Amino acid sequence: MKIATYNVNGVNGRLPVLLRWLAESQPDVVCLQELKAPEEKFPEQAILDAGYNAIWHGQKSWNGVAILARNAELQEVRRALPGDEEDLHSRYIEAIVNGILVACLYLPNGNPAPGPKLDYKMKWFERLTIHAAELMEFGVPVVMAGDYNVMPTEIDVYKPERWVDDALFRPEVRAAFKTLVDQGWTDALRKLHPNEVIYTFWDYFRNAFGRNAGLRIDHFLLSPHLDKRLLAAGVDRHVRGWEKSSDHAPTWIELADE
DNA sequence: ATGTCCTCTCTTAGAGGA
Repeated sequence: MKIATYNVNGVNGRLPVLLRWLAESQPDVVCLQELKAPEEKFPEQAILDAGYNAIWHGQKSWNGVAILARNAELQEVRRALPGDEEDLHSRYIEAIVNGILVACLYLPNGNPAPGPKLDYKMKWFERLTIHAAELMEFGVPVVMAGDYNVMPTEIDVYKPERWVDDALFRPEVRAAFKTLVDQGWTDALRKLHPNEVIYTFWDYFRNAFGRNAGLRIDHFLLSPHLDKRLLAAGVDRHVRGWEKSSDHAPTWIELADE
């Protein structure tokens, strides 16, 4: 089973690219982030026509997450991260697909930092960490996939020294990611490619893709059940080079059948 | 500060976010 995560940066503006990639890559499950569309503007029919069932949590202008499944039912579990009723950002959705609990998340960016946006990011991280511990205790296979807006280590940034004050790379943000992973999660791409430079995002500015000035911020965290089933992982880097591409590239894992 | 791209509006230019 192939599971992918893709920050599309506008699901409607990106629809031709998304459909082209779905047809080419044929993932079984897809987590999308940054729909940038309200609930009623999600392109459900086009996704259905491409062969995918979908659930989504939209929001006008910003955020928005969705889970797609090919030839499978999606059983929605929740569409918000627990812990703050006042948080109205659409950044989290969770479903059971093919016996796996799939959590699709879009962690806050946090810039400019320091400031209220970084505070919100850190609080969101704490809520995610609390919820992740509960998911781990359920004993079902879990994958938490999405745009974490964190480069976990120096190898995940083209120029680490330039990013130390940025909300995606500040020490406390990296520490929060490590605290989460240390619950027993597997960073799937890093496990299979321990020393390789892997990026999932290249800024639109200054020809970042052409210069390979990238960041690794889209991640798969696997529960121990799924760690044992992990066969392959990678980034569909070429998609970033397509006309009208997102600033992120689709990232994927392949799991063995049980 | 800037670069680019997306979405929305007090809309065809500018603001906010990333």
